[in-house]
Amino acid sequence: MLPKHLRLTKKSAFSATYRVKHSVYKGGIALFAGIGKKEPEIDTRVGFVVSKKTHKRAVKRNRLKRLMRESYRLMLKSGEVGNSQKYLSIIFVGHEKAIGKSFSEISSIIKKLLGEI
RNA sequence: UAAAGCAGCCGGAUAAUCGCGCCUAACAAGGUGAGGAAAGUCCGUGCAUCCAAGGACAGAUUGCCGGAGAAACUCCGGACGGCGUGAGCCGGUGGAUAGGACCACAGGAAUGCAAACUGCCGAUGGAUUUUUCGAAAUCACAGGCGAUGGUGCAACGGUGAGGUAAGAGCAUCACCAGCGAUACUGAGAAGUAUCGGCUAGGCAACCCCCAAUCGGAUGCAAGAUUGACAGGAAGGCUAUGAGGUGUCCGCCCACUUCCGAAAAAUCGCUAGAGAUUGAAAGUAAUUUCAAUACCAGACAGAUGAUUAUCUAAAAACAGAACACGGCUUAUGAGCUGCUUUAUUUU
RNA sequence: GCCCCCAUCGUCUAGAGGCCUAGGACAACACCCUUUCACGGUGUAGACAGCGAUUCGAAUUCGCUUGGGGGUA
Repeated sequence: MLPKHLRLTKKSAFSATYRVKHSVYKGGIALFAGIGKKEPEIDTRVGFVVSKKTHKRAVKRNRLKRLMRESYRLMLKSGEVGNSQKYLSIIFVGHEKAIGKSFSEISSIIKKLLGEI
C-alpha cells in the first residue's frame, strides 16, 4: 500500500482520468493516464483496479492488485518510472489474462507500460 | 498386516530488507492486524427505522418421544423403519375410519362388495343318450365360482390343512402380517402378553384435517448528529448599519428562523447470548462458578514483495465490511485415539 | 456489501405428475420444384444447467450446487 497522498481516493478523479482516453495495453494490464502536469513538483496519484467481472474470487483479484501495487512502488523507489511523472494521475486496470502471473512477469509488463505511455 | 467406520488435530515455520491499515504516542518509536470455512445467503436472533397497536378469520411455518437452547430447515439422548457381514450410517417419521382430487398405458376390474380376457364347476334346474328303471354318461343352456394364467408400481391379507360340484376367511383350524380392545412395563414415543371380529389399496414433499408456534415491512447503503456553496420560503421594519433624498414615510439589502443539502465529516463500529484455562453438575447437548487477558475495524477499502534455511514441497480451499448461533458447500499433505471385519502367527 | 428473480434444440418459445422417445416457429443440412436464385413443398439432425430426495413414474414437487440477470448510490 502506498501512502495516501500518492493514491487516487475520489470517484470523480477516477472518471476524470478515464475521460482523457489515453491508454496503453500489454499482457493483460491496461494503463490509463490523465491530464498532464503544469507544475512538476505535484505528486502523481495512482489507482489500481481489478473488476469483479474479471474474476469471481476475491483472493485472486486482491493478489493481482497487490502485485501491481508492489512493482509500481519498487520502481517509484528506484526512479525507473518512465514517463508516468508527466501526468497528474494514472490508473492500472488488471484483466483476466494477468491473473495467475508471477511477480517478475507483472513487474516487466508494468515497466514496459510506463515506458510507452 | 490389509481394508473399513467414528471422533479429533493441523491449515506452513524461522530470520533479514523494503512497504501498508488502526491504536498509543508526538515526529523517534512501540503495540496490533483475516478463516475453518471469513464463502453460499439456506434458517434463526440481537440492533435500527417506519407502519400497526383490541378480537376473530385468513395466512405462514413446524410435524415420532424426552431434554438442551435466545431462537432455528439447530443440537443431544432415545423409539421405530431402512442399508451394511460388522463397527456403524441414513430418515421432511402426525392423520388415508372427516371429506374431496388423482392412480396414464395395460387389464375383466384401480376402490364401485367388481367379471363382456383366459378359466374351473355343472351339486341344483334344463336338453340328449343309455338303462339292470335305482341311476349313469354327455352337452355347457340357465346358473355357480373368484382358485389358475395373463396385465400392472399396486388386484380387497399370506402359507399350509380341512372343506366343496367347483371354490371362497368360508359363523373351520395352525402359523405369520395387519387392525381394534384390555392388562402390564416405561416419563413418553413405544414394547410385551391375552382376547376379538376375520381384512381395512396407494398418494397428505396434492387440497385438506389435527396439534403447536408466529404483529408486519425494510436492512448498517439500517439509522443518528454536525453541516459548506448555490437556491427557495417566512418573519420583522423596530433597537443597529448601508443605499437613493434636504427631511420623514415607504421600498430594498444586510439580519433572524426554516427548507434544502457535498459520493462531506463524526457516530453507529466492535467488551461480546464473546475468547482462553480450570473446577463442578449431567449419559450427552449444555449449564453454573472461578481466574486470566483485551484480541482487525477499513471506506478506491489494510497482511504484500524479495532472499536464505527447514519440511516430500517456496503448499489446497479461500480474504473480515454491524455482530452472533446454526446449516450447507469447497479444501493439499500429514498426524492421533477408539472400534469393526478378514488373514497370518503365538 | 445487502436483497430479489431466472435457467427447455443454434435463437425465440409451448408445457401446471403419465397422452413427452419433449411440441411449434425461425435458422442449419439433404432432396424436389425452377434455365438459375428466391419463394414454395418433403424430410433429417438438434434441448429439459448439474447432483440428490419424494413418487410406481419428475422438464414439472422439494433440497443442495452451478451459471446468468436485476434492484439498492
